[in-house]
Amino acid sequence: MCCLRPPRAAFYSGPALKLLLPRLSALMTFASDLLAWGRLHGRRDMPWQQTTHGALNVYWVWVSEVMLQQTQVQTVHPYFLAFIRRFPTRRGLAEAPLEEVLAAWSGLGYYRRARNLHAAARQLELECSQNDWPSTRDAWQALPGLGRSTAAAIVASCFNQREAILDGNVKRVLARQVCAEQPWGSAALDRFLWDESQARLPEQADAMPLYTQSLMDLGATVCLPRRPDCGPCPVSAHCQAFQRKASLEFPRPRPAKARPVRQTRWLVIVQPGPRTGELRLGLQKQPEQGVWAGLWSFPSLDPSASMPEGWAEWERFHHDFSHFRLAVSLWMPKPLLNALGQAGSVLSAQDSGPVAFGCSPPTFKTITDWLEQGIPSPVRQVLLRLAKSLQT
DNA sequence: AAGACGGGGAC
DNA sequence: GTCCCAGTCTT
Repeated sequence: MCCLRPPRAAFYSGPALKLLLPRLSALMTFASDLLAWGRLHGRRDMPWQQTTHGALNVYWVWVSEVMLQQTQVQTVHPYFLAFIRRFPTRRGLAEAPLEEVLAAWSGLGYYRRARNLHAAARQLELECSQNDWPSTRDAWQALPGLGRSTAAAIVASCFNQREAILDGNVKRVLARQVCAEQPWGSAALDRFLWDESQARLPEQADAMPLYTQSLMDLGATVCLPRRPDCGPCPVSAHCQAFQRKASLEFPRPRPAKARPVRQTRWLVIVQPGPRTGELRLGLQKQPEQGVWAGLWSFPSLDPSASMPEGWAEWERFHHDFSHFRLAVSLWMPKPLLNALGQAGSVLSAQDSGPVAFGCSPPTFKTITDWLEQGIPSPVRQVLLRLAKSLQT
């Protein structure tokens, strides 16, 4: 923030100067105003922000940045603590089976992130010497699961690189700053705002960690999607949307699309366990491609097919995805249905009998054991409801 | 350029 | 209940 002084008017005059000069000074004070705010109000108590001898833990920053893709801080927090407890180092993560990484990710969603994180850890163990990390955005961006924004956040935070970020929070902040008219999700908006983000970086590279963190914090705590808190905002003086009293009008939404409903039928199939009173439940591993790839879910049937005698519906619920709604009808053998809620009667639950299963035979485990595996949220919730009914 | 990919929170 | 949120990879 040092050398850019206004050129002398004697040498520059005319309309170009009058347009350019306010723009330059506004961009410069954006960074310094944001930094001043960040020193006072930035988040500093996150576990992945802890430093030793003033240095961030690159492994922690990397894991947290991947978890924070599409996911809020408060959701990530407990997952992060459990994850680094289970996989304290990059080497430990690289050497772990994918199954255990998915289990640690279970419930967090977007499971491709866990697969990519695991693959990237293995790649780094092969390509880097121990405790060595890439320090350029390009090198990070070449790893699976890291795009431009996440790679930039890591090298700006850990290596003082002057690389711009553009995550959802930053897009919203900048779209309001300049009243961007391009709709959300358009390539045109991204092109425009990447340039804005790069142009606003502080001159001093050693300000990059605080600047980057402050920019993300501003979007997460002040420049909120539906309730922007412009009073304490440190950059409202530069904000064109605020000046127009139109903060809520930006960013421009993208046209909505209809969301189809997919029906499915899930089957609760049980076996008596080896020990008396133990009940084991059958789940199938999902294919490696598609929703919940590689995770465990209930055997499913096309809901248009008729169910054999002896089965009954226990409950219906739905689970929303961004691009469709999954409507689930949950069936179980009638003896099991009758046993639910009656203490001590579980022993009478019979084998499920012959049912044709699509791809692979189910695997049987107790509910307690299944809860330790990689299972999506709705499956976890069904298991918890089943366990509760069996206890009463 | 558009779609696939989860789950949690605001309303 | 419904809508909103918003990174990377694939097609």
